[in-house]
Amino acid sequence: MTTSQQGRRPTTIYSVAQLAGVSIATVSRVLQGTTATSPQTRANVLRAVEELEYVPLQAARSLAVQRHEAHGLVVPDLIGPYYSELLMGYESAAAQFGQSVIIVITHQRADPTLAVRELSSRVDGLVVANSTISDDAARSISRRTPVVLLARPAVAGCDAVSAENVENARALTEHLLAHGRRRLLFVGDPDGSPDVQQRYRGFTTALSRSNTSAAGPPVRVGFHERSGAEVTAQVVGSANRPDALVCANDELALSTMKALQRAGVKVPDDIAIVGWDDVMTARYVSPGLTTVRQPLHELGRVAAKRLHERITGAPTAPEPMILPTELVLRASCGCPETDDYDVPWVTN
Amino acid sequence: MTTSQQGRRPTTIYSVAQLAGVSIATVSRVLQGTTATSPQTRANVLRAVEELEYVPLQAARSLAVQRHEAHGLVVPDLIGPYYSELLMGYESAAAQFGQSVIIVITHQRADPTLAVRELSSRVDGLVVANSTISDDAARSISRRTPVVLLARPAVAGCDAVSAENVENARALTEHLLAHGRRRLLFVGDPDGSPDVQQRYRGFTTALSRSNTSAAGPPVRVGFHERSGAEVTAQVVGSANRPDALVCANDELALSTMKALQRAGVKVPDDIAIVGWDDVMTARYVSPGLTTVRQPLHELGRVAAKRLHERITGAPTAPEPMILPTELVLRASCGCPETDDYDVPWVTN
DNA sequence: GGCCATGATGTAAGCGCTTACATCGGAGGG
DNA sequence: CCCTCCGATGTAAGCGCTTACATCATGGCC
Repeated sequence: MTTSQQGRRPTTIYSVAQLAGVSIATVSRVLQGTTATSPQTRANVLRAVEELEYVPLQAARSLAVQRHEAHGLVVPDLIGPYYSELLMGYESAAAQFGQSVIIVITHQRADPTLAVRELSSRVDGLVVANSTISDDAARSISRRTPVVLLARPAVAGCDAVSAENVENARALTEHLLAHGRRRLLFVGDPDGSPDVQQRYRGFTTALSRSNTSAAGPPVRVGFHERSGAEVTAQVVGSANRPDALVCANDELALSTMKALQRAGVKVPDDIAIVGWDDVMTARYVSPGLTTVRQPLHELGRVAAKRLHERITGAPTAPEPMILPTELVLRASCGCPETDDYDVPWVTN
Repeated sequence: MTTSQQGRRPTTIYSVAQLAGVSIATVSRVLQGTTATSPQTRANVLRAVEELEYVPLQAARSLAVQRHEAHGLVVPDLIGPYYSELLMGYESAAAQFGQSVIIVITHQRADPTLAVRELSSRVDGLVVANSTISDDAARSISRRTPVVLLARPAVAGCDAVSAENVENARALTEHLLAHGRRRLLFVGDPDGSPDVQQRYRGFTTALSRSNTSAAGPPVRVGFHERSGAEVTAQVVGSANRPDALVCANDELALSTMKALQRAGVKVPDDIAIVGWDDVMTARYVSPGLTTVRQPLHELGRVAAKRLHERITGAPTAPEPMILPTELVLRASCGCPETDDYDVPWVTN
């Protein structure tokens, strides 16, 4: 098919120009469509491009135009649906803007800050999620490169987008109170991440508004499934046994629920449980897990959009953007069991 | 902190050289560590680098060294844990090789092939997963850029890594036969992806070896959760009702299981169900889902390694690499219910 | 003490593009 | 019919690095 195949990467703009019998400038112009070219020339060039399967070397182009046409995305991990869905939304939006996505996963990295700094030398801007690098590092990088913060508090010089947390935590807690629960316990470490902190804030707000006090201090455990057993041990043995658990995410809620059931505790009769994220398992377990659905796909999309606006200098609302979330009521909170097969956005 | 902040991106190798009182060549040498430099000079340069927070522009470097220091990864989507875990393994290995990873998600792309072609102009090589671009496209790109195929049959000129499928499908099927099941049905479309095709092959092999015939032709439905209802309708109404369902993945198995249970069918007593992937939900539902665990993290890791070997010209085994999988027996196949909290690799 | 090897550093070319500017060949108007 | 102007194309500079090669000082050696 291809005729020439001699040296390594033989197809440069020069080969195309030569084959088409024009100068490299003309080839560039045809490909960029920036300047008018005669139909004849254009056809010749395109034929040569086709023939040689020419694709402009991005590095050379970047250097010339002073732009990378790439967005960075920095996330802690890809465990569970959270960042995966986010990434899908992000990549999809970035693609529409003609931007490639370079991803950095900080979990298990020796030096996340260094990795992000290096990343910044190959992108036009980046989105930095929760629990990856410090505010200081983010601020420092944002002096050179546009930075959008994701699901974390705003920092001077950076844009920010996140999902609503405080209000839905309050609503969720009030829902439990409405079910008659009075000994509520928060499960998760508020100091572990801004998300959890905000959720805890909503939790305490709801309690204080109803003049109720928590059944105890927050149970400070990690986000992972193994925490369930730990929580159960603590809860079951407690003097003032709670009648409702507000867990910082679904993995925590689900593993706790399973461990409790195994210990003979009835959910929701003895203890109600709620979580965050609406993972797949939440609609498969029995009772179904009441949780909060976050617009992850949209969040990624919006982050990409804001970043692009920042980069291109398009007008952007300066204030942080906060996307609304959705309460998903299932049976674990005491609501009647529903038959929902309301699979989120997967259908898109 | 930084003194100069005039034009945009003012810190080039020139500014550093000037501040350190040396030539740009020396700066480069200090940073690359390629040639010996006097301790004095080195110190001066490093101080200037620090002072200016200098990071070499990757595009310029790429152009000069003729290398991008980046790997591409092309996946269909990030729904479910499959590609997410894969990506984590991949990114982690790539990082160890000092490579950035640029991700392209083809699902919902207008022109996946074009996207991959463009990608190839900014990476040193790429890994292409199942169900993304055609073999022809892969072959064409592999003429210029090293390509590693993931979970798909080898193509001339490309390396390939995948997880074992045929044998474990056979083992899984034989396990159901050992439980006394005789009317087995395969759920999933063998023509939809090579994975499913191989699993179906293992399924039929096991049946023919035991002189059993399937309870019907494969139920050709999509991979998603909505298919469960469809499968159930077909299965429940069938004359020769199957007593075991081999589903092409867990989402399919789980949604089918739920729909069946809702229709009053007992699992596994009336119908046994098994799947592939060992998603989180599989160990939360009741009965626990018997499934096949794939070494996703390792798969990503190996793919990155092979690609890197290809790129750097390191010696590589030429034959496709096939990683072993693991049968996870839970109760949905008829085995006694276990209390496994054997969470895969998440702990890493 | 002069010569050469040696190590440190500077000089400049070149990586493959884009694009401002120069050039050139008509078409159109006086 | 000549001049002007404009559209199409070529020329060349420059993007920020790396690196082969030249240069220069120094110390060891005879």
